[in-house]
Amino acid sequence: MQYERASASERRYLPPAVAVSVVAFALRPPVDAERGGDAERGGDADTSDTPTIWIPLVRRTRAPFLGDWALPGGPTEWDETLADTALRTLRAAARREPGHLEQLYSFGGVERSAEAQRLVTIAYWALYGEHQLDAEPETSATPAPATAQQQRPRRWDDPLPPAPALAAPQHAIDERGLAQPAGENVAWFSVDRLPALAFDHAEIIDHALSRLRAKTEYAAVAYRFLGPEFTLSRLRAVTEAVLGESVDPANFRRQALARGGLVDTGKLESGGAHRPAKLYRFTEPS
Amino acid sequence: MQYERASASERRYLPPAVAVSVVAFALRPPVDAERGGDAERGGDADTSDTPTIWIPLVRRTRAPFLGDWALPGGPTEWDETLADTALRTLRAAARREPGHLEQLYSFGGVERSAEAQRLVTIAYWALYGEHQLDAEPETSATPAPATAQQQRPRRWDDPLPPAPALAAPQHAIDERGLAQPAGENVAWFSVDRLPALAFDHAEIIDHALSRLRAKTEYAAVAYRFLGPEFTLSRLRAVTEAVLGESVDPANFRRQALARGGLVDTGKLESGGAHRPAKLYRFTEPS
DNA sequence: GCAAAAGTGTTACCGGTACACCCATGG
DNA sequence: CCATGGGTGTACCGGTAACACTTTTGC
Repeated sequence: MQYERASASERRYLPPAVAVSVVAFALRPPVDAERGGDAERGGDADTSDTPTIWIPLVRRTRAPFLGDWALPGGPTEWDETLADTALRTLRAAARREPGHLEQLYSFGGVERSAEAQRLVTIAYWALYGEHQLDAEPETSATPAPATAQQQRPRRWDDPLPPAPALAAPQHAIDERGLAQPAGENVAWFSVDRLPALAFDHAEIIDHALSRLRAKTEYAAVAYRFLGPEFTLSRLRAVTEAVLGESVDPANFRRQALARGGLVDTGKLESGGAHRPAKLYRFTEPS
Repeated sequence: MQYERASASERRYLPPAVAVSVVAFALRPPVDAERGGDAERGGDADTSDTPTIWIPLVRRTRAPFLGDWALPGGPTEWDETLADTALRTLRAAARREPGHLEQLYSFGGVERSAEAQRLVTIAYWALYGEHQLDAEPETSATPAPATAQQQRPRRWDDPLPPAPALAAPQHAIDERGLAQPAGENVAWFSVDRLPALAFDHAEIIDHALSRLRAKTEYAAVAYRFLGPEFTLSRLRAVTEAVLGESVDPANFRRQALARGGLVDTGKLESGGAHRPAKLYRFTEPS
């Protein structure tokens, strides 16, 4: 706060600033021509329509790294836990409540920031479920705009409303934590087509991605990308998108059910030109 | 530093202090009557002489938690990385260089400390190998004291020199980072017979223990408790001590060798009333 | 020779993978 | 009745656990 005036020689008398950065994953169907347009389609797993992983980034409006994109985040307030800070700054940037939040790692290198004050960053990663993305952005008290392209309840594989640039004044918080008008300064990016990133945020995103992949292999995490009820195919599609490889449907079914936590709701999802699929819920086994 | 004078009302104008705490594991043979003496012998795995896990703690000499024991640690200096701080404070407390250091988790709850200033702690965990424990304590420039009980080269299952209380002035650094005479204020404790702990350090130790156990199951970590050369039995004994369960020698041998990284030195370790065992080294596969 | 630990071999089992096969629905 | 995805059955394969067995030392 008042440390902006600090010269490099004063640096040793200042305690390090504590900030939080959040890598918030969400899933979108593969809409090419979203930003950066076309280019090679990943090259990842299969040619099918697996969704891709997206994260929100905030454009920096001041030096250093002016114009580059950075993770949502900011310094902790005196009465916040670290998780509180992560949630607050993520809400401010994406204007949505994440479905899961978990600490990732702390970065405390001496020369992380080009600024005078030393910066220690605790990184978090978060997940957005489809229901959180569907929900109207918070903050904007204006009721449902009901624009043409968003009439019926959004289905999982509908395109996501493009990182809403709304009329109502929103705010984002940049790395130094100074609130400022954002609006156009927040955008979602596919993790395999990221822009120039500020600080060591590329490294943090890599770290978060490998953690996400590791956890989907041994823990039940993928379901958090989905709404409260889902079919096993949807869950498998999410898993394939995260792991970047295709998974045998039959074996996935058995393993997912054997791992526990999945509850048959009794309901079915019809609509496709095929046998209707059972809908499942997830209950924490703890 | 100058934040000692901060009243609770000033708190919101202060940035949080950033400190590091270190859980440093070492192995000792099961010497009962070391501190707290006797009591029930664990009840863990088997009745054999598996070693036990010990950690160094520092007695607090000021409020809060005066008289309780705390993890080695202290605030980061302006020109230190977080790992630097962990190493420095651990050296100051245990006066030995650890063989492994890894970040554990960051604790940033609002009310962690009872003091005025908010405290964010980044926890690390470290491992001491037997060769690091054998080495003469650093800092003390006095050459080998060569007291009666320490003449021949120490073997792995010899009792460890009891948390040396030396003549030379040592220093430990308490949670607030103020250097002060320590000597008797550092002691090693068995993790299943810990004293009253300051702050949330009991929780941090639990966290570190489960991480240690998890890592020994899927990664090659146990060998770091040993010296540069070791037999597979010793490695197995370490693994059993960490996991708290006995392991089949035959299968352990095959799996350890299959995992890679172990190199046959060609040497043998004779001395027991049985067939001599091959000595192995470890090479990082990276 | 005997005890004790090093080291090898053998077998049963279990979880994961691959893939063939039926089921139910829309068109 | 055909295409499509939902859902089930099953054979195979590799890693692990269990344990019998041989080897080499000290006493």
